Amino acid sequence: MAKRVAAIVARATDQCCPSVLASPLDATQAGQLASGFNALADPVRLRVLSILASAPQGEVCVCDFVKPLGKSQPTVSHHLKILSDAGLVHGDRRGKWVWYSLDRERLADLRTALQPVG
Amino acid sequence: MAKRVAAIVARATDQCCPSVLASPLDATQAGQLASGFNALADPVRLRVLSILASAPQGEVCVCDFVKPLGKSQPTVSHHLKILSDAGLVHGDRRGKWVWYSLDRERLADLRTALQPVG
DNA sequence: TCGATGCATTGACACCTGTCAATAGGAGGC
DNA sequence: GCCTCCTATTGACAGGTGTCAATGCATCGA
Repeated sequence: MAKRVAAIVARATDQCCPSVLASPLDATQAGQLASGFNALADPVRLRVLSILASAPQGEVCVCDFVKPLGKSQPTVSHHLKILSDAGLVHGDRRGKWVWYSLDRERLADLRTALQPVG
Repeated sequence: MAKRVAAIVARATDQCCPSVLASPLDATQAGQLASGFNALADPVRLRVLSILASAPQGEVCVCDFVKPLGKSQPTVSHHLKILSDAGLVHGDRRGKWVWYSLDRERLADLRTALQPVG
């Protein structure tokens, strides 16, 4: 719950992402970035992102993750929620299905945070 | 212990880093990348990296992390070990002090893994 | 309305992780 | 040798995390 709020706050306040390499981060900036990288710090979640990135239509419904990932449906749902809270994916309900898509901007933000400066 | 071995294996085998966005990752590739991002998934460790990046000589000794980070010396040592196992920093003992420096190539590898393709 | 389907949530479990106090190890100075 | 300083390791603890079975919720079709 607090995590979810933190994610929203992070998304709202980072006017494009402090860089790790530019100047010493304060605790707040470091916490925001860390929560972003934390979403990437799991093999299942990285595979979710890579599957989304390779999807022809850019969208994948939850049921189509279960078999490729080899995880139970609740576990897949759990990881999708973490990615969603981090702003890396978005879910769109259409009828019985929920289609997830990648937020490439948010991913680029994290990449930028590792960019050399000067 | 297994973590340490995994880190070494990861460093030895990734001939520059599969991309998350290029094609669906298999479990092994995802695991290697995830352990890398896991090292970045902590505010204290991100601040360590940012302090190193901003250090005039590119080196900082352990004792000089303790006060800025506001963590105990064992905790700082713990985080430096995790970063070191991930190949992101290197320690060099000179007399009583151990000087840590940033491995910018390894950091660039992780950044590349988030790079859009095509 | 009822049953079936897809997804999310809950509860429970084992495991991992960040933290510090206490201690050990290593290097230099006396 | 001994003492002091810097760093690493150990032990212990609270809290977090990944996983699945069971359950709840929403939607669609009959």
